Amino acid sequence: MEVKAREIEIDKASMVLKLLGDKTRLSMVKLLEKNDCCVCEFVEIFNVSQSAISQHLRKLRDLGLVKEKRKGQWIFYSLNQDSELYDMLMQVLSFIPSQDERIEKLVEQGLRIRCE
Amino acid sequence: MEVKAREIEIDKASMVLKLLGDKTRLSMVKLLEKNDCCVCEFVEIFNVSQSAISQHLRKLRDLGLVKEKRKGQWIFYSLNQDSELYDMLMQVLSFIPSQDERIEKLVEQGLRIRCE
DNA sequence: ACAGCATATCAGCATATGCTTATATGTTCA
DNA sequence: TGAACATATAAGCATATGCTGATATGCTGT
Repeated sequence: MEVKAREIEIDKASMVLKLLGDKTRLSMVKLLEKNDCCVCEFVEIFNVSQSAISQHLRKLRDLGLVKEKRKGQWIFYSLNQDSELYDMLMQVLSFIPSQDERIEKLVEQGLRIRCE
Repeated sequence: MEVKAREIEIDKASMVLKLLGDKTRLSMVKLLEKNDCCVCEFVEIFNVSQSAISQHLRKLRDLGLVKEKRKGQWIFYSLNQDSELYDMLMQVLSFIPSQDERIEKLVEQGLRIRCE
């Protein structure tokens, strides 16, 4: 039951795609493509509760797409480059427009992001 | 509000990914990558009702990922190469293992596919 | 026109999903 | 240690999703 290096079992692939099929999560990983982010940043950017963000991140983490690193009080999330899914993720993200304006908008509104 | 040629609005991208996030649909489009298929073939291959297959195909068609062509009694589906989503779809499919054994298995079992 | 097959649609149901609020856990700093 | 903040988890709810069975529509060949 060998699988070519690039290929991913269809069960796992469909799980990844389902996770990325949520607009909030897709934006989150697109943001993570360029910058590590902590939970509170996501909470500011997307207009949902901290709990909702935390649940999204858990799903992404459970599948190995992202990893966390605690820095004192904060937990920073980043893409998991060691994941067998990383190549596929990057390919998908290459089709997604940058979401950086979301951050910039916050800055403009003076709702500057902390966690530094 | 311009978008680079390759890029896809995030709303639309997340819709595509959500559709591909279903194992049955993902297998279906992977099969369509190599061969056009009619509904009854999918019904044989996946162990679900004709109604379920029809509903999957409608979702794929509504988003423009596949197109249909009637040939007499049958309706053959194929990937829609004119879709703005085609490149992304092909990239995703490149990570998915061939599903052709599903067809071969049918042939072996003597449950040969008709529609010719 | 009608029987038979292929496909689409409708209605209803069970489960999955995403969200909120409330609460628990973990960290910092006075 | 305790207050304040960051994050995770639990419980509950509303909506979305995928399936089935029943029925409608469309085509073919007699």
